[in-house]
Amino acid sequence: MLDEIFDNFSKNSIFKNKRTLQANYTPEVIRHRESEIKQIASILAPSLRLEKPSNLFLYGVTGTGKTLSVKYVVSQLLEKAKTGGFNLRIIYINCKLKKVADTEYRILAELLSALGKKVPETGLPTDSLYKQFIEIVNEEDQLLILVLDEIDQAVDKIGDSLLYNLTRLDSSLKGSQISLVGISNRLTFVDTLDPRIKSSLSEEQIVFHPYDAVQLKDILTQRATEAFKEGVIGDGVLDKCAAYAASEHGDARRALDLLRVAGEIAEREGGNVLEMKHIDQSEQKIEKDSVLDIVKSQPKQFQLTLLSIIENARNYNGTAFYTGDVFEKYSSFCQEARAKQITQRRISDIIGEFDMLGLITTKVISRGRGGKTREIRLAINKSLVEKVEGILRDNLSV
DNA sequence: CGAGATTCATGTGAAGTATACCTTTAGGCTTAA
DNA sequence: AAGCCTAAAGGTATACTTCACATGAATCTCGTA
Repeated sequence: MLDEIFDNFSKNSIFKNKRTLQANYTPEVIRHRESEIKQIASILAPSLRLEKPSNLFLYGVTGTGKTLSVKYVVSQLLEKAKTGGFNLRIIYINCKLKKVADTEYRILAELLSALGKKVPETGLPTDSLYKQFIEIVNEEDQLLILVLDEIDQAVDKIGDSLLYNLTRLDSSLKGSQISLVGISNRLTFVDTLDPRIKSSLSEEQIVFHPYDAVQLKDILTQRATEAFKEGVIGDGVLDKCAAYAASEHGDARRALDLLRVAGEIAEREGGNVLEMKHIDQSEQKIEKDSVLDIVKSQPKQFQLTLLSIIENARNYNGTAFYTGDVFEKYSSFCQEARAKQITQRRISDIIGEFDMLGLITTKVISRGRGGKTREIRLAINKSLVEKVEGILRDNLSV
């Protein structure tokens, strides 16, 4: 019985090579980023003579090819370094991943494990991680390029001590040198930094502008011809994808995701043509999945808080509500679920974190004599909210 | 009527606590010379 | 005497609590026109 399914599946696939649509895929030719790539390359090029390249900072909203461009240049560099016998090392870290790299300690731990050194996830003093890091780097003379993706998020959360320490690391290194490549979504990011860090970090800057619809279409076409078999893409599908993404400030990653998921949906339906309707379905599915992933990965107290927010959002039906309301609801949920109750102080912080995650929007307002508080609104659409609520209730048995 | 004081409900910062985990160290036991 | 194991001691990060002060506009108070 299953044989049939499997056979059908492999035979009728509309994909030729799905990998080319995945986020971490680096195509051989990167379109519409030639000048940026050249700039990055020329800035990092001194590393091939084992000279320290300037620290570099890249800006641009999500999906404008920052990460891709850097990775591309880096892989080329490594190749050159290998044939030339240089001792060049490049480490890429995404600072955004919750539970992996959202504190100074954890980012350092990540850094060390990239260098092949396992460190415990708690218990060690942070300086000792710096010490270990310096030790490893000093083992042999080398040039280290550190790519920190999404550092704006990290700095928002943990302050700039990490960057400060990293920029000052040079002095304790003997034969080796470190260059930093920071990647940020927010253009205003460096302005929030301590001036000392700012000057040393942003020796060079490159801004990535969003793709326009035509460029997006071009990119999609390029990838799609690699990814799909011939003739499976219906009329106007790529245009629609591009248009969608262009309206989302030119986010190419989103466009590619859209196309890939649409392909998967079409395939599962057993059809052999990718049609417009699949794009619509895909759009919903992507949003749903990403929100659900975030929600599921939250710790218990966060989930309880979120559930209280949802409950309040229903009661207030669109109008905003306040921290006090959420805490009250939260308290009753805690009793119901027999969970340990957390203080309002902490709930306030948690609400702030949900705001950062984009699940809700908040605004600190003063209600005059009614005091000062956060005005909270859910930022998820209705059908999704029900789904989320279901999961949460299930999970927490409330 | 209007300037200044008061007030409310919570934001926000700093310091403290509990827990889980890590390294170091000292003591005790075993082994081998 | 050397080697190995174990448990206690001393230390840290993290998530949370406690304490204390900061906010800022609506509202109140009271002197003045």
